Amino acid sequence: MDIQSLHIFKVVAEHGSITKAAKELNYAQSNITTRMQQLESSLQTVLFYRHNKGITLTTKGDLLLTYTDKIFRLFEETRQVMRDEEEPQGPLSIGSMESTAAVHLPMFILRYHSTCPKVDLTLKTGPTAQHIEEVLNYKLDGAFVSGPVQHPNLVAKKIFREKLVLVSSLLSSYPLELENIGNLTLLVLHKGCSYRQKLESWLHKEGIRPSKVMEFGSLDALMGCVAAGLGVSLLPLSIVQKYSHLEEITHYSLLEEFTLVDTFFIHRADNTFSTPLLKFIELFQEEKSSITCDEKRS
DNA sequence: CCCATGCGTGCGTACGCGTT
DNA sequence: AACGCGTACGCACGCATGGG
Repeated sequence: MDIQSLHIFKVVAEHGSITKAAKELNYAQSNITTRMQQLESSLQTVLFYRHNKGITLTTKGDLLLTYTDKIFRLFEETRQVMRDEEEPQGPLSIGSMESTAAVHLPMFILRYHSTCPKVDLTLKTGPTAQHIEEVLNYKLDGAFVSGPVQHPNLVAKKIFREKLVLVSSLLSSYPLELENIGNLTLLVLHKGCSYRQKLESWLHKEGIRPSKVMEFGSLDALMGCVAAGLGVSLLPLSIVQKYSHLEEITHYSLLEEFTLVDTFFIHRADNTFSTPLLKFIELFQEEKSSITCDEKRS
């Protein structure tokens, strides 16, 4: 097993084909076949199911692919650290909840980009559970998630606490009262969204079964439908304020137990920071302290 | 169309030997 | 001891071909 064989393995696994991998890498197909046989032999395991439409990874192959991702990421990080750069550069993948990305991150990302123009930053929005998994699997460098987060392989820093409010429209056919909620359509983001979970636990506690639930992939679409009077949702107050131009929107406070939500920034605890991630954390901490000062002032 | 196998070719490395 | 040269070997690679 050597780094070149692992690279070839990664390409074969990604293409699901030895022939396609050979074309991609500019090698003869037979060469790739031999290299993969040697890799299997050196690891004393079978990495592929061979069939007439290509190859499929075995469980061990799948496992090796996970390790390969880790090895190459570590390899890249090592190269960057060894280069001893003053200016961070290279890829940085950050995950974020939809709402955090929409409200809290745009200005910070602008600042990060102007400070570290050579970093290739990717911001991926999605639910907390998915982001935790992706940070652990080295697919993301860090993520903004809804807390609390407790995992031995993760470091989680509390970033801010938000208040959730029930959002409705003045155009809604039912006045927003507890006894009416069951008649209203619940507008929610995808499964795994922490605000949705809070809303569902609150409804469960109140013994309310919503008549209909509609899922949305984006905040814009969800807020548009809330404004049109389609239904109600539970969202951070900051989001509602961001959409204050939608004049029909109105919001209501719930019991504190269901309305306070903490956002954490998580990264792996294995101390293999890339320079771009270190700078990201450093800048965000500066940003956070300035936000805190502003909040204290106001 | 895919992967596996056999075979020939070229390159890099290790080693031995002679020369300086 | 250091250096240069020739040779043998291992390895990576591609071509041709066969089987599924």
